[in-house]
Amino acid sequence: MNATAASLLGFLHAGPATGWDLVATAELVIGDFWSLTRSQVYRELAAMAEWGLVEAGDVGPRDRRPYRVTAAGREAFAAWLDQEPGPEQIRYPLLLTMAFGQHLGPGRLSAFVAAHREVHVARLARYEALRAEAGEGFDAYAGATLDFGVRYERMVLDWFDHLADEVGGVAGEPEGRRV
Amino acid sequence: MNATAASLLGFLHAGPATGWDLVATAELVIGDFWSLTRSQVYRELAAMAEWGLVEAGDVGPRDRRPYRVTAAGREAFAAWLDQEPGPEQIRYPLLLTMAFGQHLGPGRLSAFVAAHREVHVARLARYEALRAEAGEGFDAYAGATLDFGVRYERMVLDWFDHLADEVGGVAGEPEGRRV
DNA sequence: CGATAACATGCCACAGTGGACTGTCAAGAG
DNA sequence: CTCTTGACAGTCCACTGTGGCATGTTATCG
Repeated sequence: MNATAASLLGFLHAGPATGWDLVATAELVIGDFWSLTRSQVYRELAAMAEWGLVEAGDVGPRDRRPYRVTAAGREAFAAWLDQEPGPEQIRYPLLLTMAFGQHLGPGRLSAFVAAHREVHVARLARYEALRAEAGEGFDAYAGATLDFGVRYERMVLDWFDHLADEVGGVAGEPEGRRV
Repeated sequence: MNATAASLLGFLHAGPATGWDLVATAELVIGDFWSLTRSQVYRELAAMAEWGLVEAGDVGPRDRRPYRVTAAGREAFAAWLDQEPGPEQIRYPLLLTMAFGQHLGPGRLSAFVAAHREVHVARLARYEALRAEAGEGFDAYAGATLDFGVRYERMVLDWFDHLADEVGGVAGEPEGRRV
């Protein structure tokens, strides 16, 4: 059983949901460190239905097809969750581009870095708004994963700020310029 | 053209190489932020040969089949490199497990965190050894990507150290205990 | 009433992963 | 000097993951 399928099972513990609902929930709850696509969600749902881990209900309006966990599904989820989680995977195209920087025209890297910087500034702001809004209002688990996000974004921004000129750093930026 | 194929093209600029060589090079140079597998390397090489971006030489001992870039390949690489790199992707199973922490038995999270901590400590040590060993000895581009690695590992370790007890933090750890 | 946007699923080609399998050569143990 | 072992080199396959296209449905608003 793969992690994506297991996550869907996990979300279904909170009650029946359709593929569409699950995509939305996953996007919201684990989307910042686990990606999934509509295609795969429907594929996994169908597979898990065959395996007896979930059961499809009757189709509602707009072809809504609700799924609910079975007892076997709960068991499978618990077994999956209890396993040691594997190592993280990072794929950062910007670092690829940078690694081949010697083949790149002047100024290109700076432009790329600047564009990425904007993205990360926005993400950090979103995370911090979330944290402020929620306060102590949500569980420690969600708080911990959010904290990871905040630290990650700050780290990336910090890295940008300390980049040498030749590799796309913005010359002459002193300290404390975080937007 | 996908990033993995483009990277192979990039490495081939330094001279002909076999699929095996390319895997080793990639592992070394971009392996810390871009993953690839033998299977895919051979697949891309074959595809690029059909597209005329690389040319296969005669097979040597042990079926070694060297490839070299063509003019079209250099052009394609330059065009790829000049494009804006996409956003990074992070998939961190430990965060998934943590997000579902409420369904997990007591102590499990701490064990998982401890195991991951060891991995990151080791990686940080490796990076810093690399940096010390190389000194100013390698180009700014490799230095910048390595710096990203160092900052990332430090960030993760820091996050571990500030984790609350309920989410797998080690109780009573004060400040500055980094191995 | 009609346009538009959000809802909901299915399908497909391609990209990426990991393990199993086959065979080749070099080097050291016995 | 042979024989075992391990590094080298490539192939194949099933599964996982991505992104776009296609198709149809319902709500909303001017």
